[in-house]
Amino acid sequence: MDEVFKALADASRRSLLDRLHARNGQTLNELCEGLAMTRQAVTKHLAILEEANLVTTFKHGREKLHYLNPVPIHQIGERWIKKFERGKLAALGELKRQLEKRDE
Amino acid sequence: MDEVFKALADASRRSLLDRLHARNGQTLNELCEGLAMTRQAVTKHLAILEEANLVTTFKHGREKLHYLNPVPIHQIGERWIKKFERGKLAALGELKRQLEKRDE
DNA sequence: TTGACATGCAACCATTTGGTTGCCTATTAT
DNA sequence: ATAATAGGCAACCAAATGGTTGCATGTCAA
Repeated sequence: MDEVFKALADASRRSLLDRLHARNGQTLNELCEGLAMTRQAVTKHLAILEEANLVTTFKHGREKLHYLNPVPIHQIGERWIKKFERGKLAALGELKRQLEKRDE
Repeated sequence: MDEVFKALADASRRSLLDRLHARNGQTLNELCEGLAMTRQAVTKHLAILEEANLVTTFKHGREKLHYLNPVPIHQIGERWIKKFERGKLAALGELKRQLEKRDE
């Protein structure tokens, strides 16, 4: 779980996921196109995404194809975000109450 | 948005949010209790959470009270996680197809 | 078979991060 | 008034991060 959060903490990596979400199964070179980064930097980002299981790769000849794995993102939603969804209104209420108290 | 992801990338900070989720409005010292960290380290983490608007604070005498702001977490769910929810099944299908192709 | 192409590996670098220690300030309680 | 309590500030440090360059390897096409 920690690896997933860490992987998602970088805007470049999130944009790589966006690109794969737009078109799945891209090669490394395709994913590099238009990015202000060297291929090696992208490789490192993809390795981190792969480590976090957000991306799975397959070798096809000399190409490496990258596929999005949506499961960890889904789990963050289920196991983490939803926990804070419960009690959200209560928390907002307490916040509002404190803001009003401040103005007394 | 980037600040929120970055803030959530650290396990200590997520556990601070957990603690506030369990009991809202705690002081700095309360939040420090039982943590294997100096008070100053916790202060820094809370500053990052505050910067990302995940926590809002109020001064009450010499104490600083910390309140959870659930809005940014909710937004990550709405604006980010849900985007990948759409197309999740398609992505899983492609993944499965590639895994099977590999065994040919 | 040889050159071009796709990717991998490793060393290196600057900056950021997560933590520390030491000291200062402000508020409360005795 | 003064001591104890709650928190703030700043300098410092080691390790992690995000990036680079240079070179090596594996695969495809002419």
